[in-house]
Amino acid sequence: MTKKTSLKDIAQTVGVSTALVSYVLNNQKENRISKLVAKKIREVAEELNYRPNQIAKSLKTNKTYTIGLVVADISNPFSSSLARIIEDEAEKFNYTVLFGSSDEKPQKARKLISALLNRQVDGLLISPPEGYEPQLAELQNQGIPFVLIDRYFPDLKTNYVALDNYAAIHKAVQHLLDSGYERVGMVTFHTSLFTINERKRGYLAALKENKIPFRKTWLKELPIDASGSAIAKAVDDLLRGPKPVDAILFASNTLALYGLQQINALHLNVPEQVAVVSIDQAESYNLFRTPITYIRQPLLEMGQVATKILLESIKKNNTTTQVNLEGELVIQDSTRPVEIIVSPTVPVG
Amino acid sequence: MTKKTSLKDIAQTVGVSTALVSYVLNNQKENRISKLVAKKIREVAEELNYRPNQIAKSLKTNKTYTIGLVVADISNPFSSSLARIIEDEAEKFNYTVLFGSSDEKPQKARKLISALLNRQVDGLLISPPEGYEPQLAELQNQGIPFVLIDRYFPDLKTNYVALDNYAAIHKAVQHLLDSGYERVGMVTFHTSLFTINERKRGYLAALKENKIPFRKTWLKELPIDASGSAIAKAVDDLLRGPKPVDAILFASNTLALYGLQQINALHLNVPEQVAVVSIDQAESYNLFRTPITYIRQPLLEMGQVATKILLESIKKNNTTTQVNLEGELVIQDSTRPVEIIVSPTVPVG
DNA sequence: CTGAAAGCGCTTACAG
DNA sequence: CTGAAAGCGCTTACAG
Repeated sequence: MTKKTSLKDIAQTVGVSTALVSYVLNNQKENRISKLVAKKIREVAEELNYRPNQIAKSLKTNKTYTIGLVVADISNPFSSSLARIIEDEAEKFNYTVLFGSSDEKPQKARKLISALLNRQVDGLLISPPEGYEPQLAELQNQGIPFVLIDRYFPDLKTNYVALDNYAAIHKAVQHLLDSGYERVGMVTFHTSLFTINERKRGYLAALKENKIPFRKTWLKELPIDASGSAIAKAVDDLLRGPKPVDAILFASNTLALYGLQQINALHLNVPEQVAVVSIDQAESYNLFRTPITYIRQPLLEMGQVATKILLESIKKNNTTTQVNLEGELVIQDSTRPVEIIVSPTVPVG
Repeated sequence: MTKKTSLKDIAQTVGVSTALVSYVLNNQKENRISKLVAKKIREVAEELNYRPNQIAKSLKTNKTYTIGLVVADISNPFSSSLARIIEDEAEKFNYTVLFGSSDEKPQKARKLISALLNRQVDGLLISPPEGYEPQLAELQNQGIPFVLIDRYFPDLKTNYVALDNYAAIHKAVQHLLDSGYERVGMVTFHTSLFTINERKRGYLAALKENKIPFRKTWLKELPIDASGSAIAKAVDDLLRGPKPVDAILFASNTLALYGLQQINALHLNVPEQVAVVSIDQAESYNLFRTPITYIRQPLLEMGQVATKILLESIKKNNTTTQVNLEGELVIQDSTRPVEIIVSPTVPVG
């Protein structure tokens, strides 16, 4: 390995102090430095293929220009899409991002964040697991800048950017009812996460306002790490029996993915036999024979706004910014109104 | 912000030197340090909520325990799945990963890698864009440990882990021909990337060995950043005209995703009207009405092996390891043999 | 216009 | 068993 060249090396070959080299390469005090020396310094730096050691710089300046991103699972499209947006936004400000997956486990998130903080990240973007309030409060006490993303805790006064889940789901259910569906089921997670419970609340409220008596068999609440077969089973339960639901609302992309597979397996036509709405968009929905109505999460805005708030907060950490974004209901064929269905056996292909 | 506690703080409150504190907290020279002092030091460290400053440590030891991951696009499921595997593998050795997306652009990759190197990553995992040989050679000259992943350059003696693309595609085409399909088309990318061209070579070789005269209208080569509609158009071309293909091989998950959408749009039945094979698996394929035959990329092995080679190479950078992994052909309904199709109008749902 | 010097928070030979 | 000291590669008041 060719030895890395340092400021000192440049200083020595040019015959000046490291201070001067530092000033020149950081474009500081430009007016006070002789153009000739500056030119020479830049030339030598180029020649020796100088790379500033960001680690040394960080030690001195207490800034790493690195942010930590904690998601549930980077391999989930929701997380990776967000990661990409955050990467691009951070890059605009010369920030780089370290990431990690919590797998919805507070212990893992804790360990991860600890590793990120040891590396002196300037701040964190966190999609926290259930029950993570205490650690977040701790981060606040330590004055560490962070922004929650997608999820937040109403009792904690933190920065966050999330979907207005209540309104989004309410709108979706209202749309189903307006379209003539009467027995709307929901597949969601059983968790204490506010975000997820807001979805349930929106669902129940919409039913109530429309004077539809809710039946508890319509609501399937699964563990947050539910397997594909558990999800399939829940969908199966909703669709069998004497009084099956005529519409299903999926509370996440994973639920929809496995749910739709089960609907495929049952050879049911959408929306003739069951209407479908999902939260989150996924490219994969396009492969389903009927285009799926979904609540579009404003991922671009979510990632960009969260990154901006974080970078602001890193500069001067004194305000709290909370943003609830509106979800757009993208209406497609999977919720076609009941009335205009011409025949119950519309060709499928 | 409560001031961070340093080794010095601990040393002062305990009344010892920072050297001693460092030894104790790093479990060094254990036999030479009095148990009492060691205990006291640990207690105070705990009490003051000490976090080692990894930046300072790195400056001294020249190790950051961070690796850089450069993919084409972190939001692509192929990349994000790999990222997750690498994250998990790296974590076992207390490494954290910084990532970035190159968007298939050498300039962007270069800038990214430069940023990662300035942060003193211990090594790099790179899925390089087309034409990246010169920069890789440069990295080698500088003695920077790296491993190429998914893609490599045959003329460059570097570490790499990739699929044996030739063999995998050859196997897939042979399977199609064995199943009775005779006019096998391929949708791939037009690029100088060896990996991609190996796929084309496997396709052409399999046709030749089976004495099938290749027609150039069967092969669609798209720009690597082709839009969904360009992909749809290519599929359309293959399937229209007097002599359409009866099977299509998609050379990537993105191509398959848009290609299948177009097949949906054309209301064609798979495999009755056109058989389909794809490289890469994607959860989304499950939403297609016919389960898709695909070449399973050994992602787990790819990510794990690449990470291991990199960590080895970081320890002592003196050997070159090149690994070609075998792809498994997962045969599903989309390539059902022509002979056993009972009726041309099998029900679809 | 330029340099000597201190210091960021650690590690690690070296001396005792 | 323990400490004083040098040094990793930078930045930045301060002095001239």
